[in-house]
Formats: sequence, C-alpha cells, structure tokens
Amino acid sequence: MARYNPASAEPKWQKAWDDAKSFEAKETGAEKYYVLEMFPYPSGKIHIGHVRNYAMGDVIARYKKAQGYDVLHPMGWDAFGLPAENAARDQGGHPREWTYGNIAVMKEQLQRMGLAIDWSREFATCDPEYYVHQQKLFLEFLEKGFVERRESLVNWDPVEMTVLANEQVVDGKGWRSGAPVEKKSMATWFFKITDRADDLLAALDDGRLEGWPAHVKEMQRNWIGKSEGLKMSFPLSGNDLPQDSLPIYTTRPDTLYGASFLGVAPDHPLAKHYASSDPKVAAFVAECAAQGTSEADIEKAEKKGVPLPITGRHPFTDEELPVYACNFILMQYGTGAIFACPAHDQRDLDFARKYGLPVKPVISPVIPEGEAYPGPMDQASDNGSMGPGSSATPTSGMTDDGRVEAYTGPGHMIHSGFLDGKSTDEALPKAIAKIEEMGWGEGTTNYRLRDWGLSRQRYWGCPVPIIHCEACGAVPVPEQQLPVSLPEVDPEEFKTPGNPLDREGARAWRETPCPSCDGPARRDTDTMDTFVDSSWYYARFASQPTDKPVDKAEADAWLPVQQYIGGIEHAILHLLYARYFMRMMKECGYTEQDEPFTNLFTQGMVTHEVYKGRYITGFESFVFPEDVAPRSTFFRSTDEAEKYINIWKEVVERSKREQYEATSYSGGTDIDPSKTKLAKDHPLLKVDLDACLWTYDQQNWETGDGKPYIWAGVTPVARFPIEKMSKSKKNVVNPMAMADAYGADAVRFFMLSDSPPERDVEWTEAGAEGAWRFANRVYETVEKGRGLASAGQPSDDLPEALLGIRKAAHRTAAGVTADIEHFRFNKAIARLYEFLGTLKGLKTEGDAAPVAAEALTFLTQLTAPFMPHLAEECWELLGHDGLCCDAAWPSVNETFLEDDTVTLPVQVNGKRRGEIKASKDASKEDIEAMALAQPDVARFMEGKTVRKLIVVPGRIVNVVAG
RNA sequence: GCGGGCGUGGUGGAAUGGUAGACACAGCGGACUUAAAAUCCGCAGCCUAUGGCGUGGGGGUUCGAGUCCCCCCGCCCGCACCA
Repeated sequence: MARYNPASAEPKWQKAWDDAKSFEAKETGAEKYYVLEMFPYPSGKIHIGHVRNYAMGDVIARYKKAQGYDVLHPMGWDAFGLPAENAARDQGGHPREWTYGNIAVMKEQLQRMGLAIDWSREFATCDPEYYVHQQKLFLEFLEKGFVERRESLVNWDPVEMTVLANEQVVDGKGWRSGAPVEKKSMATWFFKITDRADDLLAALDDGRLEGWPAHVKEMQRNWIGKSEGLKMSFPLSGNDLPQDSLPIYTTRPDTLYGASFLGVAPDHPLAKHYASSDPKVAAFVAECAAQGTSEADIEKAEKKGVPLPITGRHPFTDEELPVYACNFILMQYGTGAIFACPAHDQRDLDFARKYGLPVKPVISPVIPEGEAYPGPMDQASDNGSMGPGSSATPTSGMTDDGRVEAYTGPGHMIHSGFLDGKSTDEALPKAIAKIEEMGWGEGTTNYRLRDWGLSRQRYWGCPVPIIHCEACGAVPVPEQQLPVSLPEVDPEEFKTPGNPLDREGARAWRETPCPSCDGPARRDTDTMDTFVDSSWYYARFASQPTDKPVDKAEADAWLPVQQYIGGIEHAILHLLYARYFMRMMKECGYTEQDEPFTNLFTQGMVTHEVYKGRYITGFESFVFPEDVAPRSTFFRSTDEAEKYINIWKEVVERSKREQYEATSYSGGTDIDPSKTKLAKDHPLLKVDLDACLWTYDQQNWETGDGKPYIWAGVTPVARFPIEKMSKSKKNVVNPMAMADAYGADAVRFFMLSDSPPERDVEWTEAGAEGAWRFANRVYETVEKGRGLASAGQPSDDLPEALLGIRKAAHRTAAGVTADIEHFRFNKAIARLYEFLGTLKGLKTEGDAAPVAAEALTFLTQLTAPFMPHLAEECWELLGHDGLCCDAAWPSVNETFLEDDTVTLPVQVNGKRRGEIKASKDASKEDIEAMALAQPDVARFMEGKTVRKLIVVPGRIVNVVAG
C-alpha cells in the first residue's frame, strides 16, 4: 500500500491541469461566474496570508466550475509602487528588474499551491500594455470633466518625497512611511470623486451592495461622511473688513438662538487677514500652524482662540456676536467657520468657559423620570425672566469643576422665538426654511470625502499623459503617441531622494514639443497613485483588447465580479476607488455596471505565537518559529529540560562526528543518544550549543502567559500570545517550506479548517500536521476502493448498514454544498472529517461495491476544492475518466436526507430526561404515549401530573409536569 | 464621544428558539515497537455523580433561551475637535 506522496503528486497534477488548460475561462454558454481575489503586490515572496486568501477564492472557483458555471478566476500583479524604488536605492538595480524578478518568483510559488487560475489573462500593472489603457482612461475622464488640475494644499510625505491622498494620511502621518505629513501648495491632478459621493453613498443602502459585509459599508459611510445642514452667512461689522459676511456651516440650525459667538479656523482667510495687522492674531495663527496634527496632539490640545476685531449679526435677534479664530475649527470641513452654541456643543462650551462667553440654553431636554438633570442650563428652564435672545448667562447651573457637559440630546426648544415649544426634530427644518426665506443661506449637504489627488512625484508608476506648454497649458498627449512610457534612467538615480523624472537624466524624455502648437513644452513628470492601477484591473481581466481598455460586450459578459475576496485593510481606499472608477467607465461607455463587486468577502489574518529568546550574554531577540524546536521540547520543569539538553548535546556531538542520516527524531526525554541521529538540516545543527548554554537562573525568566516555558535546544524561549504575523516579530511561517513539509494541499486545507474565514486563524505546526493526517486517511480510505468506478449503481434495496453509508454520503454532499455557498469552509471541513469517520471499515465487495464507489467518489469530489491534488490522485485510483476538476459536482438525492425513524429527546419541564425512537410519521398521540412510557421520563414524572405536552415533530418532546 | 462586532471546555470553534460543546488541536489511556516517532483504537465540560451545575453578569419573554428583549461588565474594529 503506497502512501500518498504530495511531493510527486502535486507537480504531476499541476502539469495535467496546465496541459488540459483546465482553468482557462471558457464561454460555453453556461451561466458565468467571476471570482477574484485582490491581486498581490510583488514584494518578493508569497506569505501565508496570501495562501489563505487565494485558497478561499480557489475553493469557490473549483466549486463553481464543478457546478457547471463558466468560471473566470484570473491573477495579476499590482506592480507599480514605491518599494521597487526603495529596493533600487538600497540594493542597486532598476525597479523594473526587481519587480519582474519578484513576479517570476511569486508566480512560481502561487502555481506551487495548485490554484485554479486562468494564467492566460495574467498581467502586471507596470506592463505598458496595461497602463497605456489607463492613460487613455485618464484622458477620457479629463475630457468628460471627471479629472481636473488644481493648485492646492497637498499632503507632502517628506520621507517618500511625494504627495499623498487624504485617505493615505493616518493620524497626520504617511500611511506607509509613518512620517509626519507636511502641507505644501502644488498644482496636481484630482479625480473629482466628491461629485459622486451621493451615489457612492446611496448604493451602500439601496440594495446594490447587499452582498457586502455591514462593517465595510459602515466604514465607507463614515468615510464619505455625509451630513445635512445649513450654509449661511453672518453679516460682518468692523474696521478693515476683507469681506462683507462670513459663511458658516452647521448641522444644528435649531440651536441658532443659542449662538454666542462665531468662530473661524486659524488658517481661514479672515484670520490670515487680521494676522497681518494684529500681532496677537498672527502669533495665534503661527502657533496653530506649528501644532501637530496627530491624534495625541489633538486630544491634548486645549480649546484656544483669539478674538478678531469684528462682529457678526445674528439673523433672528440682530445681536452682534464676537468672532474668534479657534484652534478646534478645521478649514477643510464645511466653510472653515461656525457659529458656536456652547449650551449644546461640548467644544463650544469648553471654549466659552475659557473666555467667559455666554452659555444660552435653547433646548429643554427630555428628562427620564428619576434621573438627574443632564445639562448645564437647568436654571434657565425655570427662570422665566430669561427670554429669547437674552444674553444673560445662566452659568449658575454649571459646576466649575468641569463635570457638567453640554446637552446634545433631543428635547424641545426654549428661548428660541418662533421655534419655542417645538421639538428639536421640528425646529431643524423650520430654522433652515426661515434662513432661506430671509435669503441668508440655504440648506445644504456636506461631505467629509475630498477629491482624490492622484499625482505622485515618483518614478515607478503610470506616467500622467499630459504635456505642459507655456502657451497652451496642460495638453493631453495625442492618442497615437500613447503610451507615454517610463524612460530608462540610470539605476544610480534612485540613490538620490526625489523623482528622477524631474532631473537631468530624464531631460530628453521630459522636454518635448507641444502637441498643440509645436512649441517647447515639458511632460508632466508625475506618475499616478497606484490605487489608480487597481481601480480597474478587474475589468481588464474580463476583456483585453489591444486598442482600448475593455470591450464593453466582452467585459459585461463577466462583470460585475460575483465574488471578490480580500483583506479588510482595503475596506475604504481600494474598494471606494474601484466603485468610483466603475461609474466613470460606465459614463465612458465601457460597461453597464455601477458596482464592480456584487459580493465581497473580507478574510481574517493569519497569526502566530511570538517567541522571544535570551542568550547567555543577556541579549534578547525574537526567534523564528522554524528555529524553535518542536512543541514537545517545551518543558515545565528544569530537571526534565536539563536531562533533555544533555541528551541532545550528545546527539549533536555524535551527529557532528559521523555521517548524518536523515532520520526522524522525537521531542521526548527518553531518547537514547547512541541511536538517534539528526537530519542534516535540523536546526540544532545550525547553532553552537556551547555558545548558548541553558542555565538555571534563566528558567525564571518571565513569559507571556506567566508560565515558564523552556526551550531546551539553544536558549530559553518565552512564548507570547498570538499576533499578526510580522517580520519584526519574526512570527512568520514560510508557506513554501510548509508546502514542502506537508504538501500544498495540507497547507491550504489547514488555513481554512480551524476558524471561520472572516476571523483570524492561528498557524500551528500541529494544525498543519492534522491536515496532513487527514490527507493520508482520505488516500488510504479511497485506496480500498481502487478501480471501483466501474462498480455500477447501488441497488434500491440495501441492507441497513449500506443504506447508512449512502445517507451519510448524500448528507455530507448537501452539507458541504451549503457550507461552501455560505463561506463556512471550517464547517465544510468538519463534515468531511465526520464523513471520513463513518467510512471506517468500509466494505467494498458484492452489494457494497457500488455503495463504496459512490461514497468514495463523493468524498473525493467534496474534498477536491480544498485538496485538489489529492482529489485527482483519488479520482485516478477509483478509475474515473478524465480529471476530477472537470467532473460535475455530486448531485444530492433528497430521499437520503430524511430518516424513517427519528430519535426524539424527551424533556420533563425543559430538561432532557430520555429519548424515544419513533417512526417519522408517527401520530402525535403515539409519540405522547411513548414519551410518557419511557422509563427515565416516567421516573421523573413520579408524583407529578402532566400539565401540558408539547410535541415538535421530528425535533423534541417536552412534558410539562407539576 | 459616535458607529459596528464579539464574549461557549485547556485551545480554535459547532449548535433554523428544541439533546450545548459537532469537528479539530492539545491532553490522557491502550495497541503495535527492543525503544521512540509515525499509525491505529478508546476516554474526555465542571462538581460533593442514579443527581446537580454549566454558553461574561443580572433580569425578562417562552412549555423550552447560547440564540429573542432590557440593563450591566469586558474585549476587538472603524471613525472622530467633521460644527
């Protein structure tokens, strides 16, 4: 009996699939299914997270293919981007070489995993054949007015020496570099995504994205940040006025009567204007500009401001309100100016207290009975003397210890003239209507989302196809001159910070005649944000004409992507941009779709324990899992560990003296050193035991879970709780090494077996071993049915035992099918284990042969999406024709899903006391009688009478007794 | 602060309002072996065990609650001086 050998089987079947072009998308007229995983950045090697991601897509692709769909499951490379330039800087060479080199390595690694991918459609975004179409799209968008060039304050990342989109600034730092971002004024290109904010938001709720996880939609909703409110202007009075009125934005026009001052951002034109004449204002503006924008800075920052020498007139009361420049007002949001209502806004209240400004309550809260008054204005509500518009300051209601908070909840209006007595909900539209009627402003919708700046001052990206001419301005490169490809530059150029396209070496490329007037002109030296590359790649996979980005009919045959799978880290940027691009492409006639991805699945990360070692010198460092001996060498007692170490020292010494043999070794302490030899590549042989002797005092070293663990081999190693894999923590595993050890099938299988796919999963060697054991058990079980494919159909009249096997097979098929449909891969796998268990001692002769053939064929096919190589091997063993991956999915016979007799648990007063077996169509009366007669039940009924009997057919019986 | 999610054995996790803990990992016992590894078979929530208690805590609805409702506690994620 041969053992299953993945090392030979996996390459064999990969070649068979390749030769048969099994996974090239075909159009047979069947229903189409497009499944796509977010394509990888070619950073060098695939990591285990990739494996999990692509294994999920692969399960879906193989399953849908077996279901008869025409499946498109492509792969490509998100290949532009800064790391390539950094690699060129650090290691020499050209970004192109580095990138294509990595692609070659990673492609081989992905193929090694046996993924059902249509490689014939592969491309990298840095292929000129791809980005030429991106340039065409850009020019079309420009012509349609979706893109514009603007001088604006941009986020400048001083480390990456490039501009970042707002979305790429996290806590005031570059998302990749972590460097504090600087503000810089520049002329750059923008996609006008804000024009689409409304529809991008609407689609989140109108059913177009029903197949998306709620939390991703919520994140996008937050990001778009729609708010409805009022934009209005306060007429200004004062000397040296640069403008007659001050436009403000508010979402709380209902609180207008509570206004006690106006505020503008420190970088508001008004503040800047008075900064030039008033040193105090100038000092404040400068101070705010210098202030950090990080979250910590913001939290700490006290509400501060400086008065401007002007006032604004209240629309309803004609009161003149003071105007302050305030550090808590953002220029980028709304109009950069507000009216402040301290009684009902915490920030305004903090500010008002500091500067002694009035606090005028205008909302009387709904106070739940028995609860303390929630706001600072209790005096007001029972102080009849304070009429609307009064500037009296009811501060007496506030404590001075800062505990009292502004009341921001609902209530009814007080001291608010025409709004008095109305609820806050009613007052809001009334206030807007009034302002509109007065002609002072209008109700508006405001978004947090800003336009998407796409220019990056980098080399390794898609060039912006524009030529700048003194006379003609920004002129599109004529279509026949596309692509504007990247000029060759000396690799040495990457050692200098900044954009090589702006320097001497690229002069010949840069200086070019104006397409319009033929005068001297220069190319745009910026390249596009790499998020542009990934905003339409899914469409290009579906259709790849040479003369245009996509062919509409061909693209729409596949689009939208039925199932998109990727990491949650792209919940906002990539997914929002792709949604935006699909809309633009629709308007340019490339598709009929609004939304690119019908169903979205965000998978969890792969985590691992963290190991930390301390050497005899006291030096501490993280330790790679592969450098830690197997689990069984963790000991809890020093005696045990010492014994173990001494034995291993002997073993290592011996192995160094003699020729090594590749034998297995144990982690136990009862090892005979004279008989044990180490495998040649055993980690123990890579270290010098003498240099890192284990000592007693190190045993007491603190560990992650408070328990001492000792790694006996090299140095004590502490185990710390699982974390996201990262190179710095060294808690990474190499998927290729794992595939070598256990087979690609086992690695894929384990990544899906332990946790629900949306959750994080912990990589453990033990888990991978478990998957490996499963593969072997499947193989051994199927081997018993060698050649059974020709056994024919099972007869209708089968003995109980064989019928049981058929039932198990069909139930497993039904269950696995439903589980895959719902992304419950862990449950599907649990069912496979269970089914395999029922096939223990399977008979394969006589009557049993057709039953075994069916069961083993089902087992093979149901395992196939998870362990495709093993499945082909089993398929062949059974003697089936062709390839397992081409076979139709097992069809379930419903009659096997029901039992003739069912076991019903019987409860007495809700507690299970016994069970009865009843025919599935036994009458209610019969079941009741059986239940009461059941001995265990009867015992608990002693001395009690039946009050009620509940029979849930096929489920349960409950006797209510008392 | 706002929004979303989650809390079940030693661990990862199963349970259309109907037998809580499927399946796996780790553990324990046994078989095989000179021995170990591997493999196979079996046991396994907790307790004071013919019974009782158990799904973060407290209430409620129900014949019956991990599941539904209310309150509280804890953890994770996203957003956030957004007016």
